[in-house]
Amino acid sequence: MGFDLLGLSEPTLTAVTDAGYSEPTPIQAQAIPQVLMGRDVLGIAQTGTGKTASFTLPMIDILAHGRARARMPRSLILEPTRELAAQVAENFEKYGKNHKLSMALLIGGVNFADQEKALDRGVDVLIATPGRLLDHFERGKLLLTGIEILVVDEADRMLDMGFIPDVEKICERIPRQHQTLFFSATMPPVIQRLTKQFLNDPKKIEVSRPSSSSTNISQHLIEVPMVKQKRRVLRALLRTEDVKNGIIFCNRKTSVKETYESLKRHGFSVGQLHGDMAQSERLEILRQFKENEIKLLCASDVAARGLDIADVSHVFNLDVPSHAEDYVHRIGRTGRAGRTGSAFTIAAKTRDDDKYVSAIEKMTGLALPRTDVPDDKADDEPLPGKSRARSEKPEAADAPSEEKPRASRSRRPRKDEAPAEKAAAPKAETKAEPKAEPQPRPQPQPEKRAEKKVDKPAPRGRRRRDDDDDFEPVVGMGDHMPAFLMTPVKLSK
DNA sequence: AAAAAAC
Repeated sequence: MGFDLLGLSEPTLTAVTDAGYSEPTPIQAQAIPQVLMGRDVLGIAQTGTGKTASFTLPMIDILAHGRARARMPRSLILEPTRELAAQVAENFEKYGKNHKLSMALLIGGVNFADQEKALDRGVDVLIATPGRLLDHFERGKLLLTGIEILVVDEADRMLDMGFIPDVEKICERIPRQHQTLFFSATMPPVIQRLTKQFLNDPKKIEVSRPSSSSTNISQHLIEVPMVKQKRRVLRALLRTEDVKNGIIFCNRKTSVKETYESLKRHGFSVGQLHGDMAQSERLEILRQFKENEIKLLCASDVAARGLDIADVSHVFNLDVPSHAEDYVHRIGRTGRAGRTGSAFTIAAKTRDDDKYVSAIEKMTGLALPRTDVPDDKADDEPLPGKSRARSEKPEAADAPSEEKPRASRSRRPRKDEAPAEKAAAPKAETKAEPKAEPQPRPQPQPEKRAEKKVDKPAPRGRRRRDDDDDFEPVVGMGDHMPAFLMTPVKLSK
């Protein structure tokens, strides 16, 4: 069955063909005719199912008739994150190229003036995150009385992020006679209530989750004794796996920053993405990643859901996600559009990681296959400070505080095993041969660094737990480091 | 406990 049987117009079909698609996905095949008929739709579907095109395509045809008036957009699409909103806007541009639809993107972090200007000109398609939309609304820059089609996308994520009151507020301000398209991956009670309240006899369309935790993503779990060994293991994976491009997920923004810095120091082609960055930066990094100007993206969960980058070969969880569902969303960034992908989760032997891994296995219903740490010759190159760190720092000194002896998981009784290096580079025989290295070799570190490190007192007491063995917390103080400056400082407020 | 989102 082709797109041509769904009732879309010629110019829209041409744009679809030009984009390289010939067959609709199940949700597109089911939703598009319903939307064209003017019916409300309740779509239970995740990203990666072709959900976005299932509403953008028919919307383009519906909006092709009629014209927009100043400050009265004709359709509104609500998205939970700015990146998703921008992505939907791209979708409209791609498929609407043969139409003359005007569009505005209302998201936070960008200045109001341009957005207001666009609103004043009148827009057919308004794509927004709830906060910024309400902001404009309350300033009187925007009327919702002309809305013909409302799309609430990723409703369950809106719920997670506390946007439901905002969504309700917006829905209440939209006139009765409009069409609503409502999408959610799951249907918790609050969302069900919303659908009853705001949808009018909707056509319910449910498609199974794309490929997420199934066949075309090969999943692996690597267990290391200590948190601080994770980065080294990550580097080993990056060098031995055939990583075309990959996303590295951390649980905290600070860990994203540190991991990004660390990878950059080691010569990897990497960018970072998290909510503390300026919006312009966020979009720019995403663009670079999509266009393959950078190979790796170190990200918070802002990138976990919905981001549609067609061809991501690897996902690495440097932190085990603390919500099991996030695991599915994260690894769902790879193996998209029928491609294969690999997902590696690096877990430490800590109470938290153990707990999170169990939760993931319980949810997916299968044990994550344990994999050994790959042999990584590159990291055996003499890096300044490395040997010193090895011989003088007994691993116990840096172990996170909860790393005190206790029964480890019955699966792997490995308490007697020697620590860091053993774990980071063992088992040469398990990996047949290291594959081609996609990443540049780390550059030899500048002499300066070595000198600096020599006289630096070993950090006392607790360090930040995700430090790795090459982490340099302070630079630029010369050789005389007052001891108090070495005490740990909490970076986040 | 964190992340995201409004100035």
